[in-house]
Amino acid sequence: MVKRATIKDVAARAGVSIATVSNVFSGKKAVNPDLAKKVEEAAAALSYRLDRNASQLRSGRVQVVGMLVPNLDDTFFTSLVERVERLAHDDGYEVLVASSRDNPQLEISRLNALLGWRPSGLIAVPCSNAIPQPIRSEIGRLPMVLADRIGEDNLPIDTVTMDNVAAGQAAAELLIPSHRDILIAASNTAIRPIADRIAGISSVVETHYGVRPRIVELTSNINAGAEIFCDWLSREARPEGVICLTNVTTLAALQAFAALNIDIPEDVSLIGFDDYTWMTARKVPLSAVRQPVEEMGQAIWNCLSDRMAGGDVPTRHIVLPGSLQVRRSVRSSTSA
Amino acid sequence: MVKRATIKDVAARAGVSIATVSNVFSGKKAVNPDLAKKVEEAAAALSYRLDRNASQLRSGRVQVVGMLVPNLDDTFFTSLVERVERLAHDDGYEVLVASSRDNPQLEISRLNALLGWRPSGLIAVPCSNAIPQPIRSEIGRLPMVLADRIGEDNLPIDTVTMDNVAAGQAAAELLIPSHRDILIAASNTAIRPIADRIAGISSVVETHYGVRPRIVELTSNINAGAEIFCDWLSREARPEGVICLTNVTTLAALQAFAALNIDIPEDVSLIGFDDYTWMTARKVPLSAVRQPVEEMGQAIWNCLSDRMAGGDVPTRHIVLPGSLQVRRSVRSSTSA
DNA sequence: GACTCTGAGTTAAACGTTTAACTCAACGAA
DNA sequence: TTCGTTGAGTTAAACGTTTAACTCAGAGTC
Repeated sequence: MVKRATIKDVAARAGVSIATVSNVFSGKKAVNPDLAKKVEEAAAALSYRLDRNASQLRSGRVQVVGMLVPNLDDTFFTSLVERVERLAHDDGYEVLVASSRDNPQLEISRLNALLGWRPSGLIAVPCSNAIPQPIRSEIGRLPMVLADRIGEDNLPIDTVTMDNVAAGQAAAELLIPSHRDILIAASNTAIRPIADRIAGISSVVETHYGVRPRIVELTSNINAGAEIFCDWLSREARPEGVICLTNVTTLAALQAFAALNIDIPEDVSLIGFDDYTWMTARKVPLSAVRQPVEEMGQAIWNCLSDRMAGGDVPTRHIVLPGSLQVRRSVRSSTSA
Repeated sequence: MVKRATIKDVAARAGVSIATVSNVFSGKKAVNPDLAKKVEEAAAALSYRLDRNASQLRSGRVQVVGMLVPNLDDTFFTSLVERVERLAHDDGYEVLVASSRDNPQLEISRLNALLGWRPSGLIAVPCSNAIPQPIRSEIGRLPMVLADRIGEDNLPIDTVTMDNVAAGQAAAELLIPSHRDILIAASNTAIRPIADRIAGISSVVETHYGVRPRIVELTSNINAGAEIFCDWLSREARPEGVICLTNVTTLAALQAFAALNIDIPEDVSLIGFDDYTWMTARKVPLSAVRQPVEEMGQAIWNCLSDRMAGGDVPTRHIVLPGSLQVRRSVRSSTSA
């Protein structure tokens, strides 16, 4: 392991002061082109690379934002990371990603680790409805944006979410005309977006039929969910339509239907949440509520960079509409 | 924006020297419990947080590794990131993730950015067969592990890959008994893993039937691929079996088959690469070659931490076997 | 020719930690 | 009593940058 060249080594080799070397790289002050060339040659010869730690420590300017997500296995979150990373990078920022693995305790420690980098901004998708302590204590000190899983309303932090209630209503309204008995397949009914989707569906179903829809909880594990659902289907009356509130529940439901040889949409109609490419690569493409990931990423970055730019921006709570992708997994009203 | 508390502020408030504060947090030297408590209280009161930049700059110890992947939209890479992040974190390391977006030029700039953090190790999945310059120049200076897309053999860097040739052979052998005309649906035949899979399939097909299998290139975009494939199917004789070499090509092929009303496995058999959960959530679950992501992540981390631990470990080239998941998308020999 | 002004370079002081070297009191052993 | 020895604390010097303050030659002005 060879010792790394520092700015001093470069300065010595180029026969200039370290300040000049710094100026060559930062462009803060003009330097004579001949000298600059010498410096660059010296740097190349020593394969010098600026030390971010030293640079950030001294300058105080940190072109870094932290991003916390509940996990990196869910395409929704990774897409969000991808979008934000792209936008951030275009603006000259690095993104530090951390996953809380849906564990509130780990979430706190990951947040503390992120904050130790002294980032200039923080983006977080909390893993529960609660706002974790490290975020609480940074309110007003650090530019922050929360997304997706926001438990409280009227937080003094910018938020970006989908309108889950409306999305649930839209899904329900697609089924209503030709389906009476509607089932909701949920993952964890405790977390806010899921609860909101349920509320949206329920309100529509209730006004039309005067009863609340049935709900089955399929956990966050596909195989476990499929088993639970098979079991449920063997005990309960088969619904006419199912709305699956997450990617995982959709897959669990599909597995169960395949196992029990139940056809979509002939035997039962299905609507999923989140629109994945695999949903359209089937003989019967799946209807789904598409989350506006692209727009959410954009909104998150807009909020954050506005806030990082300083100025007294009032707190914003951005709510984006989902869009219902109507495909063939829902029986049309003619056959009702 | 309030100014952040430093170790000095904590020391002043607790009435001790900054060295003592440092010792309380690092545990390098014992301190009197009473004093320690005072320090902790002071730190809490000031909501002090250690500055990583300063700490790393001074100590030279950097519990950070960089990880470069071709993109964050492909579940294979994000799974790899997820596994590595988990293992790294358990060993007390932070992972810095960067995406090259399959762009060799961006790859270089992202690598330079990563290296500017002076990480203690680097993990990279190159976006092309070429080893990017920044990696080349770190050989022997920085612990590194390359994974998946390795163009050259016998590199003086640790590598972790799947045995793509064997995987291709296994897939071909599953089809051979009952399928004569086999088609390969590839994304980009230039990159090594794909080329190897093709080689594996071709060798088996050739020894059995004396001809090389046909190949169609479907790009890395699902919708474009589906269109190309529809077009291809309208011109060429329909194959008896298709082996799709990536997730994207599998989805493209499925879309095309759905559009043309071609049934699996009645009209054509299909084998995919990478085993995703959606593949089993269908009436006809898909056969696929499963990449050992979990084991690859583990192998990557093992290699890297061995190398970071120092010592003259000889260069290792770890090749892990894929596993063929046989499901119903392949017509059995009885119907041949 | 004396003057300011500018531009390009240097010097040296930070930034917030860690840590080697030091101090000093308390304790035993001889 | 004397003399290490130990343990717990302090002091101050780094780490590799950035940057305010400075120097100094050369150009422009009157």
